[in-house]
Amino acid sequence: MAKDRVTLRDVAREAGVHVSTASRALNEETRSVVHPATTEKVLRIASQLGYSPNPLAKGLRTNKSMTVGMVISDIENPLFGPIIAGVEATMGREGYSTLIAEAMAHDHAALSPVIDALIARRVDGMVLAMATRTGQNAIRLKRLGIPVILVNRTVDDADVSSIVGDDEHGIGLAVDHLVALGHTRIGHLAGPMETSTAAGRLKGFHQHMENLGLAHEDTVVESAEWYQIEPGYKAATDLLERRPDLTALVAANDLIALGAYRAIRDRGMVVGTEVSVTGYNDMMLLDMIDPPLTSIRVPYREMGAEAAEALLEMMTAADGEEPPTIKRRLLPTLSARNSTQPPPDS
Amino acid sequence: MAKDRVTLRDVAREAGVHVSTASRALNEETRSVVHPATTEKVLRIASQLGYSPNPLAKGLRTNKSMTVGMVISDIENPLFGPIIAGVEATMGREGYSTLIAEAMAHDHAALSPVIDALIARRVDGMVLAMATRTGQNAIRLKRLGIPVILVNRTVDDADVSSIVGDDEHGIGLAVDHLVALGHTRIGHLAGPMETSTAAGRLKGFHQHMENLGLAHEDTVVESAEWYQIEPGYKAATDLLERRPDLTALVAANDLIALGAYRAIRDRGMVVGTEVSVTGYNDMMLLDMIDPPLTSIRVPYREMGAEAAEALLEMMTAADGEEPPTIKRRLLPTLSARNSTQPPPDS
DNA sequence: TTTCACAATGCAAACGATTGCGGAGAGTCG
DNA sequence: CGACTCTCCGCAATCGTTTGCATTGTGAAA
Repeated sequence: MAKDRVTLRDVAREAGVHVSTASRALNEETRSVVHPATTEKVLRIASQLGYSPNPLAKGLRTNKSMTVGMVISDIENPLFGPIIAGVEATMGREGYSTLIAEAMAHDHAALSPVIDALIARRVDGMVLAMATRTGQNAIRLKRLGIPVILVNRTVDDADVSSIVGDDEHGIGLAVDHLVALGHTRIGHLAGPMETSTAAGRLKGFHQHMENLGLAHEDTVVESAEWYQIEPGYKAATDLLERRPDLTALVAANDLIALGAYRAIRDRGMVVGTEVSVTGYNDMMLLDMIDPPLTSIRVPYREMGAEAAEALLEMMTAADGEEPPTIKRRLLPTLSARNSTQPPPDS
Repeated sequence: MAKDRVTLRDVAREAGVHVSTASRALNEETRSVVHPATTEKVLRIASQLGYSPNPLAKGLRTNKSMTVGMVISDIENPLFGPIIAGVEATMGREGYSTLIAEAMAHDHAALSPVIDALIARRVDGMVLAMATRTGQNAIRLKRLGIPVILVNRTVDDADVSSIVGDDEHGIGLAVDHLVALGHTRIGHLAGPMETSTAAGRLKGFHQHMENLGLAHEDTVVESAEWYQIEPGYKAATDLLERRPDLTALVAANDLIALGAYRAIRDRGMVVGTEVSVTGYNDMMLLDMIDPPLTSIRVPYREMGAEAAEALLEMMTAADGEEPPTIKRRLLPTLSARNSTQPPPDS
């Protein structure tokens, strides 16, 4: 609670003008109608008094809070740090503030109460970076006339805006890399199918294998129940049990890949030289583990920034009619490390 | 931008009462003065119309934005995820929203512009989780009458509130663990001295070594320039060059410890069996690297929650006089892994 | 019956900005 | 010199709440 802030009225009085004039002088767009000398004076007094407009008053009058909400599924996932940073940075540059909220992953309600809270806050827009149950929430927001953009994960049907990584392309990079090394019998450790990323990566896997003319029966893919080490271990164990002939595993995420490490070792084989593994996300410290995990790097910070740009575009357009639907996919890159090596000659 | 929200006036009209009565009925504290039947009616109509108060109007009138600012030094550091989550969760429970902002680490200005932006937003309080340059910003906020709490890092002199980990205790855990294993010649890879955490850990190291009656000449500590692998590598190289007799290194942070891994290997020695290493923070994936790094686990989520609690207390007290100064240190725990083993018998 | 207290509600002024509208003054043109 | 057009500025309403104060009505006390 600031002591006693200087208000527009103070500035106006000090400058000897009416508050409306002061307002117009301070505002970029209306400045043209006030005399340059007056403007100069008002600006000088304002900065001299340390005036800063009260956003609540402005928001009340203009019906824009200059605030966006950002809801994260599980904020502890290090992947979200860069996304948040990207959003916040470009939003801040445009004068918007970012309200953050965590939608607990274990909350089973389809409609998130934290989104309600954000709506009650009168946010001008919302960016959703949620693991699941994104769809209904997004449509509800759209219906309320609140521009919304999905980041990282998307929904297939409804035409809601989204910025995501190009999962098909990313998986393609992994497959190409393995094929270049000489692999032909490649398996896929998919992610949880309720996430769009898992679906995209699976689709990319099938597609790419087909393009290359490689066997891609359904028996070479096994789905992990969640993007974690333990489920990855289980899926890899099952897959290798069924298809012991595989020489390479493309995992839908780094942690699943690390689970696969354990499964491979359980079978008495060595990761890299005997069975190659690729991850996805290229998280920190991957180069320190043994063997260093080849992974797909996704430009998360840029993803956040792009999402913010898109949301800004939607928000400015929102005044008249339906905001546009913006979709973009960012291209990931390959970080090759020692977990991928030529297959053992058989 | 929501279509046309229902306002208090709508509720009042529908309920057949004056808006002031409706307001009082809706407000917990003033509810006592309005007739129960009226209250019931107003509440019913309100929920039926889907009324939710406009926080901007309320904030304008009451001069409280019900909003707190949170500024992070480098948001990409995975350590901050849990802290943010902790803050946001308990703030949300009390009806506060959390504005997040990143103070770029490379910004050399002593007074952060993002803090200015938050002040302009009229936040009711602020939690600072910054790497450095925290001091001036904190006292500036205090002078402005804005309650502020520091989290994770603190400043030594000024009496500003803070919630931090007990670094002395944490380092003590590491040292005790090593001594129990039989080590006596222990070195310390300190962090950048401009951070309070580095200072606290260094102090803890000296103190503990002294208590145990162990040699602790200054030659056994070397400071890394930053909490990263590369600086850690450099510091460890220098330290081992100077004191090749050391059998264990206590690092001020996990990444520094990982840098030490490389330095140790450069000297042709093996980490764990020949030179033990401990980290600090217990970040993810530490159990997957080779050898798994013994580390000190800090309850970061709880730290965020505690910070929020403290800030809430300060904010409620702020109405009358000086808000209280609250300081707490949370106790870390040890995660013992294979990077620490008995010293080689010499 | 008058008086008073008290409970319940209405009235209106804030809070700090934005903005449509109108008015004063100055300059231009016929 | 009058009419007109600009330019610049002030007036006042408004956004949606909260809240001190005035008002009404009702029952109890005198």
